[in-house]
Amino acid sequence: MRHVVGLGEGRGGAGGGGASFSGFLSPAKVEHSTLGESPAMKRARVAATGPKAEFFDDAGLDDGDVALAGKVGSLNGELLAEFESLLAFYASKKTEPWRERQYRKIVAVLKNLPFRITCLEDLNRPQCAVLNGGHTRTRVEEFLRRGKIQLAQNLQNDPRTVAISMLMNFGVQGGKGKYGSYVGTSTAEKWYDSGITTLPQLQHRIESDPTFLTHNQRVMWDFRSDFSQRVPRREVELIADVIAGVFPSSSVVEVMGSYSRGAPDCGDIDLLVTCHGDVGRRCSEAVEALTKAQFITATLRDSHHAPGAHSGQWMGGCRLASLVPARPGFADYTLHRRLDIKVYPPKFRAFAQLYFGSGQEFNRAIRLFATRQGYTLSDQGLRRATRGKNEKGEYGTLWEGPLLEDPSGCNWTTEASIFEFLGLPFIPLEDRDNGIGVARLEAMARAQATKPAAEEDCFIVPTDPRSVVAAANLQRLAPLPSLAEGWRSNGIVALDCEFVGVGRNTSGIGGERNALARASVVSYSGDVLLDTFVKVEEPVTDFRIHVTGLTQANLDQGISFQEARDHVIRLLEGRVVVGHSLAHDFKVLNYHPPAVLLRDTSSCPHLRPGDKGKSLKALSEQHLGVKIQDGTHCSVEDARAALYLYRSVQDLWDPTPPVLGTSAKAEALDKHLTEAAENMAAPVATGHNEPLAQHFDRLAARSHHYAKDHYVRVSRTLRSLPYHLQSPKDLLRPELRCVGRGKAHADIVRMLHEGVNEVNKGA
DNA sequence: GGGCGGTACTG
DNA sequence: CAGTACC
DNA sequence: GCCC
Repeated sequence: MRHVVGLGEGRGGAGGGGASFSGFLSPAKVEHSTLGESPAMKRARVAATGPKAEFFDDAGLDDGDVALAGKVGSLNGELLAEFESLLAFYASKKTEPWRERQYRKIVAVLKNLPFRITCLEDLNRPQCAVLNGGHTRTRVEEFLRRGKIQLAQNLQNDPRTVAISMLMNFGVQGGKGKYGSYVGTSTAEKWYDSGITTLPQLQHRIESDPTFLTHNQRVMWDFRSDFSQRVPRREVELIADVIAGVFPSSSVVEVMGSYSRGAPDCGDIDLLVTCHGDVGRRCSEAVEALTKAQFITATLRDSHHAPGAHSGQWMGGCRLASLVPARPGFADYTLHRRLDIKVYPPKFRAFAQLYFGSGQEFNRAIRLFATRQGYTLSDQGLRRATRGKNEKGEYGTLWEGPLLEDPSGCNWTTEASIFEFLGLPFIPLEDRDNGIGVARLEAMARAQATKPAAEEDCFIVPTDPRSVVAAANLQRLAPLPSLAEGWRSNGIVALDCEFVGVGRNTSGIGGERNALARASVVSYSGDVLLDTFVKVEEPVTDFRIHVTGLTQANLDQGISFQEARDHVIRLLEGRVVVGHSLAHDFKVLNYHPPAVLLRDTSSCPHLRPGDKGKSLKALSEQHLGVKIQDGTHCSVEDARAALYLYRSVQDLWDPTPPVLGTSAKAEALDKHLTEAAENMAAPVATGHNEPLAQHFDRLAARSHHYAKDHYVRVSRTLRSLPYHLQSPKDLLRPELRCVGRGKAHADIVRMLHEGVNEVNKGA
């Protein structure tokens, strides 16, 4: 049930005009969103019940665990204390933020774990995943054996750590979470190194030097006592009503954060305001009115946005009792409270709800998930995006598309639509701050991860760059032979596409997703119907140049994906399509002809694979006696090879309709095969940058796993590059993006300067 | 080897 | 730009 | 720190 608290209700019988501060606007409505859910959310939640139940089974939760869920804190108290010491140590120095984050996750898990860890096997339960890595598992083992972790014992009384933690928290002993004092590790270290090590020293320094603290630090220092107190639900509601009073009546004010998850009290008040018009201006107007009324007692962050900004936001302190002359009922609410207000236009409401209603780790996890799928997700919508190293070597967003529309046409009105779009089950609010939601997202990510393809499985075949260039000169779209020639010449076509890698580039074949880079369609006679390069809108992270021969320049002269797809579909529609591993092509083309029209040479019962497997290369050699992918080669030749394979067994494989004519003459086939063999006989030009490539071959030989993959990728790329690398500036070319910015990059730079031999001598 | 969230303020 | 904050 |  949705509970809407109108403002009149909130005010009680104050009669007449209420407070002067709200005079210029009629009040917005407050939605206590947690107390209800939209029908769509409910649908999504119900729909998610199946997978969720399954997850819980996997998680190994039993009834006892569930019963304990309410009072878990102390179940692993001693172990928790050990890891808190480790966390405090790494949190006090800014050198290893990732290690710190990992410890933060470990501590969060131990705080919420509904059972006590008594043996190493407990770590295999899914909730303990963060405790079950290489390092942490050893620490837990030590704890189980000796009742303590030596490193933690050594660190927990480290005076520097203790002092820096104190400085970062202004000495506030808040048992929960961290106090947003605006003093981070850098400032605290600086203070510590300048001799401030105790609270009295800090206090003295602050009082004697009015410029010692920044504005925000001063606010948090002044209110440190009040702000560390919890806010009861009732007070949260009253504050929300006050805020609603200064927004237009068409606005919606929602209380987010822990209140929305039903907590009896909150650390601060998070309000999400949705309103039409200029959100920045609405926010400023509201803040102005509240300041004039003295309800706002401090400001930490204020967006005086340019008109048309995405969102308005304000952070600071407030106090109900400050309204007392006008609102006598507030007299008892004397404490100052931390208040965050964010104002969004309606189109961002669902994204803002997702952000504001979830915990930090959940937000990070779902945004990471979106990134892996080729999107970027924020509180301001969803876009296609690619992350990677830019040309300056900084890691970041390489490319970002426009805001995406909700495919259901509903303009992203619900959080459920976002989950659905990403292919995720709806994860309810209560699981977005307890580790369960994060674990589910990680499980989904693992299930969705693209498995690195073996070279043979890859539909990309070795290609000589020069043949690609030559093919580009072919007529892009030749006319179809007339229908009078019968179905064999116009009812059957062969397709082959080439792909480059986009997205992350850290494992397996380069790039985590495929993007169409070249599309070729040939007729039954082997004539080129379509052969074109295709622009890739995302930045290419790996050209797989040793396979595709493609460079950025090739793609730049291509046509758009839409255009290419339209051409391909026009040529394929209603015809039998021959190809090798067609599923790959159709997946990227997002086009799925009926299976009865497909003839895939990789799964033909009459083309038995021999010793060398069932790659196009192997089948061509075995059944056609033609060596392909050994010399000059391009996707036109691949399409032809598949086509001729099909034709060589056509009467066996495809004896029934849609057969309309007679079998092709053997001479015709021979002629084509001969021509194809001739075309394919030209030598491949390799050996560019050979010394550099060999350096990485050596590195690959003595590396393992992911490092090895990386070096192999670099080596192949260097060797297949159609130009010589001469200066480090050449490394900025898109084809060399897959080199990265780490050791491989550094080695190449050094070799260009000092020569390959010198570098190898050093190694 | 290399990534690990996205946004936006202050100073 | 670095530092810090919000979830 | 963990994970791909």
